[in-house]
Amino acid sequence: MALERPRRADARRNYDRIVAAAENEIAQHGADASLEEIARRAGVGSATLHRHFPSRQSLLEAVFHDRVEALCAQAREMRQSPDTGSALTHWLEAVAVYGATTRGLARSLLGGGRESEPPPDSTCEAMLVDAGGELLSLAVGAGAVRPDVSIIELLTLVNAISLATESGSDPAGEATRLLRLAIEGVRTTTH
Amino acid sequence: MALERPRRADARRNYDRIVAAAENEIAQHGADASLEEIARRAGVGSATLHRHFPSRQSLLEAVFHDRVEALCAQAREMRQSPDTGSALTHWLEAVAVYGATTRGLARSLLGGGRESEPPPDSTCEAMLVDAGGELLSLAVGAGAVRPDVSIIELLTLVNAISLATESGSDPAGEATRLLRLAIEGVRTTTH
DNA sequence: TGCGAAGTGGGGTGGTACTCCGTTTCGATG
DNA sequence: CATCGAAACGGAGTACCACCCCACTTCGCA
Repeated sequence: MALERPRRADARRNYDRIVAAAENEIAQHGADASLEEIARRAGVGSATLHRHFPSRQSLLEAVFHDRVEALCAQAREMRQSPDTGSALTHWLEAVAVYGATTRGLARSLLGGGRESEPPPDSTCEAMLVDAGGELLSLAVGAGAVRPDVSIIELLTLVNAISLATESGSDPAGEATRLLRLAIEGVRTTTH
Repeated sequence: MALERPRRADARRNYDRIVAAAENEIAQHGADASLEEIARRAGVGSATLHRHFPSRQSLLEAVFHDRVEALCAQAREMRQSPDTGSALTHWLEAVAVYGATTRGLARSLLGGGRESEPPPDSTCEAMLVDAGGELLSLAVGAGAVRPDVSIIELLTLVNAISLATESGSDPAGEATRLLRLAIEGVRTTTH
């Protein structure tokens, strides 16, 4: 969180252009769209792209930052809800649907999806962990959710579901269905 | 399932070499190991690799066929078990752990993980669907598992979990934990 | 043993990520 | 408003990849 000194105007402009182009390209071709093509569409040299975003992951973070922020805001609102269990599960559903329908988002959140990168520094993931953690502890406090569950686990599960359903015919529907299944449990409730 | 006429001896030999090399390379570098490098290690030209395996997916299928077959055999044995609910969940756990610890397997099963390919023709997935389907219907018949669940959903969930935990520090542990969570459910059982 | 078909692999094409470095542009300063 | 150093740029260069073409080699049947 070191405060960064102001960048030059042209740098800022190019940064924004790249993010905009990336948003388009990723929506069309998924999380591993061509960086070269993104730079081309943004009207900048490939070196400029790589200077602003040293890794693909950092570009993805920039592209999805706003949407993730919106999800976090939604979580903050939901803290008011009297039914903490539903608040948590509805929020998780929202995250799952967002991830399943926004191409590349799930891959971007899942530590890059791939192996490698010692410093993933996933800011987006951290934001969701913070926002969701609060909902979870409320739900656990109210006895609506098993106390031995961590928000990391839940988000991993949600992301896994998004990733798996992203390429299907009805991503939102499949994601919702799978998540509900996981939340309710597979086994019949033993009375 | 058209019966294929016998290939020449050298073709068979190269085929086997490629699969062996791919097994090594995928274990080291994951599901998107370099096909070029695999061909090199196998001592064949890249054209030969592409002739035997027209897509990356088909190579992955060949590499993992035996392991998947083993999982299916295990499912067949477990049909004898008196506790059909446990049989199903234990088998799903086995699949999850296998997928999480064998690099590339989850990606290979998840329709390629990526979009595209009209004819994925995922033989491995079909095998698991058959084998698991029987365990599921037994479990549903015994009332141990919710009747509104399909084996496709369960396997998708398992694969998603494998994929998400594959790159962590303790893939088998994380996969097992997440799967159990999904099977038991997140919410506290409402008495 | 000969010969045709099956199989091979080197080299070509076009794409990618990422870097080097000479050139351009900004913007603070006098 | 002119100057100038630092910041930023971008095209050309490197190294890798998937995939294809086609002249050549090898197999195995008769």
